[in-house]
Amino acid sequence: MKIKYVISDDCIILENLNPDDFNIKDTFECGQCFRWEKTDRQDGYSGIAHGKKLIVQQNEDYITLHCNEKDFLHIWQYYFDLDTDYDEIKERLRKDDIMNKAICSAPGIRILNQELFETAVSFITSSNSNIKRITRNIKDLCTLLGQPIGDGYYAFPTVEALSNADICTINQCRAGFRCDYIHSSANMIKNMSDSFNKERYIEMGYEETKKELMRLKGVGNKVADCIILFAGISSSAFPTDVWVKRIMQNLYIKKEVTLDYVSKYGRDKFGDLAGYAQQYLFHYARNNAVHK
DNA sequence: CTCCAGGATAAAC
DNA sequence: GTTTATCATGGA
Repeated sequence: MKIKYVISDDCIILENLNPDDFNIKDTFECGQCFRWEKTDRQDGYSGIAHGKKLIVQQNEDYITLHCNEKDFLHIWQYYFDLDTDYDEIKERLRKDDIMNKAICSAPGIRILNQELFETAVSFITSSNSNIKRITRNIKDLCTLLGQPIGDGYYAFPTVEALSNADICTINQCRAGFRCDYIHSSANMIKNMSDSFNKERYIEMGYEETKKELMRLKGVGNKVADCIILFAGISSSAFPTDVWVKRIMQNLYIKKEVTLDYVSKYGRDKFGDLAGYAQQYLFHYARNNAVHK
């Protein structure tokens, strides 16, 4: 389905779009991003990307983006993955009964195309943590070292800001041992100069990109897959954490296996749609109390 | 009090 | 190459 938009006063309206096509709550709260929070008004979220604040509201059959057309075309259209046909993706994934149920639990999830550096730092911060705490750590990091953009909002810190920062300052985001990872990775990325680049990684493909990302401090198998998927480098990544491992073991593999096994299994089974499948399964597992 | 959280790392085997 | 203890913090 092609998403239509119209320009209104100070906003863009995504028309004929119900929550089964794009559910902002499920999209913002499924653990792929950490910079969106509910506004005081109902069904609204505010968030920051590319140094811009945006307010999004969802109604029965349309979504309102409070931005001008220029920012919509340059930033948000790509950010919200609006040119990707999710009907086709879901159709292709519904082939088995398990995926069908997983998709039905959150059909309106979209995978955001987030900024590369922010995604890398965010998922370095995620290791052995939980979504609520990661969100708090990232918010504190932005307040400490990000550019203020008005109304108490802050842009995500630049590579320079994080690499030049004193480790004591970074520690104030309370991410614990991960603060050292953030600092060293920011330094490594600064030294990589232009080669830490999304377009280059898209060109390089999954395997090579993953190898390179895993040289960063705090980036192992799972975090690398998250960066590749959630920064929009490749949808063939299948980030495998404890939740995905549990649900894959219970519903598909039917025995206890290793994380590496599940990761490869998912990539083989779902191919270029592995990343989408993973998100539906992750949401399904977390909301249906999949036992260990 | 202990256990665990969208894991990664270095050290030991 | 494959296991294991450790890492900082906060919530249950």
